[in-house]
Amino acid sequence: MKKRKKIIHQPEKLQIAVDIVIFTIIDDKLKILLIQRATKPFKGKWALPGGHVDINESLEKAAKRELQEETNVKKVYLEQLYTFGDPSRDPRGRVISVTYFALLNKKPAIKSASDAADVRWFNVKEIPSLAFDHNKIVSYALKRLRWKLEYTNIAQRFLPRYFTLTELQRVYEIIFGKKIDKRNFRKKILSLNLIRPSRRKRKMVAHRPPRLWQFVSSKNVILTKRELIF
Amino acid sequence: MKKRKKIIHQPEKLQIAVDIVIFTIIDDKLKILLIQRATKPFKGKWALPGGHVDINESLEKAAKRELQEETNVKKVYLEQLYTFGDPSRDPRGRVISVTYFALLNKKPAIKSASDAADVRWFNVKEIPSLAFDHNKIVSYALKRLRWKLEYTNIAQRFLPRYFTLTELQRVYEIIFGKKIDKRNFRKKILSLNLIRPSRRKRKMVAHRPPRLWQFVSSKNVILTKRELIF
DNA sequence: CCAAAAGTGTTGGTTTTACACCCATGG
DNA sequence: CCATGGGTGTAAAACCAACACTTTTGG
Repeated sequence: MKKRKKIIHQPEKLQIAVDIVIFTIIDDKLKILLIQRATKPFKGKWALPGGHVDINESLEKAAKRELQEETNVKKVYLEQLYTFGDPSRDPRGRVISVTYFALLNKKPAIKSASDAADVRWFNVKEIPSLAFDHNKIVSYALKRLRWKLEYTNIAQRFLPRYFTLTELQRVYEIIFGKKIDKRNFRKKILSLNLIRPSRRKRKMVAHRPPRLWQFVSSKNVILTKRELIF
Repeated sequence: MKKRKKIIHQPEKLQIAVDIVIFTIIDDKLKILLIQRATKPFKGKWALPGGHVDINESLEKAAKRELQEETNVKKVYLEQLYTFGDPSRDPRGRVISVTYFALLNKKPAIKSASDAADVRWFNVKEIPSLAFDHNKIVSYALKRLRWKLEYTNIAQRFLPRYFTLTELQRVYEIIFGKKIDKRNFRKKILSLNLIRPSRRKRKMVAHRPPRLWQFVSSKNVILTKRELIF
């Protein structure tokens, strides 16, 4: 398994990588996927999944490909985050990293990537010290995620097609990290016309069966000031 | 499976450029700086100022350097916008462009850059068809600028240190493209405690001399929901 | 019938919007 | 004394935050 990687010093060559912050909600906690590096530099350290961009590949395609090397998902929300280009961010040479964040609506099967010693979901509140400048990237991604949750309909990317209002509320509570009043939440979310009720109810629960809802649009919607959620 | 190492012969190498959308307000209009290309491809077309990133130069430094090749300003607000990396965006080969936007608080002297046939300020409402994907970049920059004006204290970057409330209001009006009620604007902006009055007044005007104000912090401040300006 | 989560309204405080007149100066 | 932009308050409407009980199901 040990792969000898030649650490060629290429002071003249500039490289582009993509790194991805993959979020999902597992057991009512917001998690991100990290891989443990099998090779130097930072061997043994946890890092974001990522890799090089092929010469004829768009950045987004590269991000999608890297994502699929770790997980089996195909339908996924991907958004470009920021480009980190400090000349000293990678000890091997000049590597500019275009970062993305991805949102998954369920825990995917994890493949074992070839160059990883291990792969795991980490609670965002328990991120260890990461390789490269990846802690910075994660914190940037988290900020962006919270921000988008407030002013867009991005919450849908964490949910299946049909969901209950309580499940939707929980997405907000988990990501914002605070409790929200149920009545106020419902009043607010319904006034936005982002979601519509389906005729279905969730059956086989030991309590009053909740109605199932769905998002009206699968496109990204930007809310204006007075529509923002908390 | 993923062991595909890209040993494929690379017909071209990947390059990184920065492109900058330079905004300023001139004659009560929002303008951006464009250069007319002197060389192929797109010879004769207008384009954003920009250029290649040196191997040991951070992206922001590269953007600053390019900015100074066109203008004489040094103190300038610069912010990374987005990275455009479509493989076909540049006919010469694979060029990934990291874009920035810059805000100037006054019309700078324009140097004549070596590779430009001409350099001009364009009203954002009258942008011609540009080289490469630069129209897309400009429209993205405009969106971001309007957005930031609403939820940060970025307006200060268009103003000198001391300014009148009417001048500040005009920044908002010009960029949002709509009139704002003077009393409501003042009430709002004062309630935010972003600015403080100086003892000075602007003299030598043929009407009641206005008080001069300054921003409390030259750092970027992010406003929360209830503080947003309109 | 018990446990569990679903579902539902009202009120008081705050924020927003719309709107018109007097003030201080230079010429 | 005129022209010009500077400066100021109020009331009605919309919005937000806080708060508790009844309903429906499975077991």
